[in-house]
Amino acid sequence: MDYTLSFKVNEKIYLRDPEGTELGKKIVKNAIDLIYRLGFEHFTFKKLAKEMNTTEATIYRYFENKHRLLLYILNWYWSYLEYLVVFQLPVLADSNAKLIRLIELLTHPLPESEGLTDYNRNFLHQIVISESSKVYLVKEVKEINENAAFKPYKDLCARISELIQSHNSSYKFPHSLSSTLIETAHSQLFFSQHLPKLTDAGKENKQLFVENYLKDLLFKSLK
Amino acid sequence: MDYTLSFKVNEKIYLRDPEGTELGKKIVKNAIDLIYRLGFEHFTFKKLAKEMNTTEATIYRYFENKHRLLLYILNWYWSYLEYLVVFQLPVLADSNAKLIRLIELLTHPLPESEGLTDYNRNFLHQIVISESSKVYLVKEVKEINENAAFKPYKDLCARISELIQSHNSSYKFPHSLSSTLIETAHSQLFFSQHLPKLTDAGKENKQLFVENYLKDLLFKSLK
DNA sequence: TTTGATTAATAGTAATACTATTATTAATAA
DNA sequence: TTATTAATAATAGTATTACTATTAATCAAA
Repeated sequence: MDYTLSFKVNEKIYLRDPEGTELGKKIVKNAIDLIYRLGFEHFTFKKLAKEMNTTEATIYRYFENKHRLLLYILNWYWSYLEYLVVFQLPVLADSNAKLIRLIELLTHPLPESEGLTDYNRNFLHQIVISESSKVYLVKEVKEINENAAFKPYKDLCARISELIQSHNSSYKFPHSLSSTLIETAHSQLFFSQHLPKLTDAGKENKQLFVENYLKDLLFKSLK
Repeated sequence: MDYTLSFKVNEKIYLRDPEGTELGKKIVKNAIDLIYRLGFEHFTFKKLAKEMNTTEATIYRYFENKHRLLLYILNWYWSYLEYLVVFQLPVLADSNAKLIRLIELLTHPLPESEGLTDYNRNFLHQIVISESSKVYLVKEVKEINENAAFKPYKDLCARISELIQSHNSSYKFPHSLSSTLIETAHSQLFFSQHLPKLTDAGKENKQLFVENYLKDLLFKSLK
């Protein structure tokens, strides 16, 4: 079977669709590697251009600025996650199993999937953990939001809400609990890696620790 | 009664103690106003200098860079919060009342306190909500942490852990729940203000909504 | 084979982050 | 009082970053 899977990222985020050309895909792929290596603050289009033997101006023809490029990467991630929630979770037996699998998805790099652009999954997950909040924690959040640039995040949140409500229909905060699960997965993974005193994680398997913590948090909230 | 209350912020964060001079205090006060107005990304020492009729170089003699200045402001905030937890909460009747008051403290601007530098409390709280994660979500987190620059956050977290453990001594994740409460207070306040679909907040009183949500989350976790 | 359109590279500018040096003021000693 | 030293602030820079206008090269259609 030969097919490709791709996510339409809102076109207001880019100037030219990076999925549409080889160069575009190369920009995104190299950006993921470089943002992972340098961190978003030290990442520049000049460095990215040098890395892939092209010029700054070339990258500016795809993305208005580095913030938009990060937003593009995260929208790709959120869209993929929603896809997994919609097409992978329904086969599971019950809402318990679905919610447990959801927590696994949030705390681990995206699973491999055939026919999908080969971005580095581990780097992408680390970027989500360390950089994702920087796309909305900005003064321009209102204008960005008006361009529907956070729709994939909101859609994902709405899907998780549905899972939560089908597990316990009387729970009062399904959307807030969804965004809390997502954000807490990131912050607890970051803290357990870099500021472990802010967590109860031990030396070993931090992903497993965060998984167990989130399960406790989620199922107690829904009991 | 005449007294002053001041918090020793770790000296590795600044080059010259801003609490030590009028100019230093003026820098911090004006920085809080300007970071609130412009957001951290658009905030520069040049703009701050212009705002207070001095020069860039003058500010550089107090802080190495704008990141350190933000770190200073947040350490001041965390230290003050810990002070309130240590000296205000113990008078309350039981652990229930203490935890409820804690959530109020997290979701509202700092209360006025005599003898304390008159930074704008509302601006400071908005900075905590929108900018605080930017001080640790950076590549340099390891070196910054080695200078004990996150000690006030860790101390606060440890105090809240104690409250949690005295409420339910068998709870397995007291530190993680503490940092989750702090971070979730910020993210849910931000979302309810700017991306309400990620929450279940209505049009009215967002602070009250976040308060109720956090109470539900906390007390169900500890039941 | 010419024209028009797309794409990329060159060569800039303005703003930002930061620093070395000089000027000014204040404090202390002769 | 005056000279010396120390503390502080301002001037005038530089390197980097973020971004853009213009030119050059390539490709496709007429």
